[in-house]
Amino acid sequence: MTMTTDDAPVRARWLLEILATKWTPIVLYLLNQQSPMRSGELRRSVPGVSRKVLTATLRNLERDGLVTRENYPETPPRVEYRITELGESLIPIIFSLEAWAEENIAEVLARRTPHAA
Amino acid sequence: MTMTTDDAPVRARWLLEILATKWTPIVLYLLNQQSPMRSGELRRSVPGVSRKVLTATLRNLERDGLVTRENYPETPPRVEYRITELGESLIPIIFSLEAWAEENIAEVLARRTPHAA
DNA sequence: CTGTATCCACATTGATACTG
DNA sequence: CAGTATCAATGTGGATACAG
Repeated sequence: MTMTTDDAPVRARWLLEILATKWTPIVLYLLNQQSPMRSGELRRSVPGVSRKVLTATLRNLERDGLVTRENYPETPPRVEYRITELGESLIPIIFSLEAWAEENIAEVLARRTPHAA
Repeated sequence: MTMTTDDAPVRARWLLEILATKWTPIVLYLLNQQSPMRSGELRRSVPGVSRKVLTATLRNLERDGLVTRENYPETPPRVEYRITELGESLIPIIFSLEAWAEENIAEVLARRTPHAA
C-alpha cells in the first residue's frame, strides 16, 4: 500500500503494514524469546507456515532491520536468525495488541456471530 | 485469515486483522475526535477513499461494535456514525503504533532504500 | 446524500516439487 | 538443511456508473 497524506493516524499505518504480514508478530515473538534460532527450528515453531512464506517473512524483517540473518555455508547448511534492538522495540507493542485482543475479542466475535438460535 | 493455534502472539493477530484494514485507523481516529460524523463528512476527511471502500470499512467497524450507525430516513438521507467505547479503547493503541512509526520509520525506510550512490 | 453493483488490479498466502 | 520456482486461490482496494 502507499501512503498518501502525512496526518497523525496515517503514520500508524506504516507500522501496521509491517506487523500485518501474517506471521511477523509470531516470528518476532519467538526470536525475542530465543535468539538465535535456525530456519527449521523457526518453521517447526510456527505451525502451518510454509517454507516459502516463512522465508519471505524473514526477508522482510531482515530488510527492515528487525532481524539479522547469519549464513554458515557448512554441510549441511546452517542459517541463524536473531532479533535486533529495533525488533525488540516492537515486542511491547505486540503485547499491547495481544492484551487488547485477550480482553475484548470475545465481545467482537460474539457480535460477528449471528446470534445463534 | 483464520487463526490456527492459541498461543500468545497469535492473539495479537486478531486485533491486527481489524486494524490492518487500510482506512480503519484513520476512521477511528476521526470519529474519536468528532462524533457523530456524517458519511460524506467522513469521506471528505479521508482523502482518496472511495464510497465503496469507506462503506465497507464502516460496515466492518459496525459489525465489530467499534462504531455505531444511525440512519435518518429523511430527504435527503442522513447517516451518522459514532465511535463506541470499545472503539475508543483502540485509540491509545493507534497512538502507540504512531509513536513507534514516528520514531523508527525513518530508519526502516533508509534500510529499504538501496543506499543511493 | 448514501449506498450498491460490476469489473478489474494487485498483493499475500499456500501446495508442491525442485536446487545447492 | 535452507531456499526457490511455479501455479493457484483468495481477499482487499479501486474506478465507474447506477439506485433509493
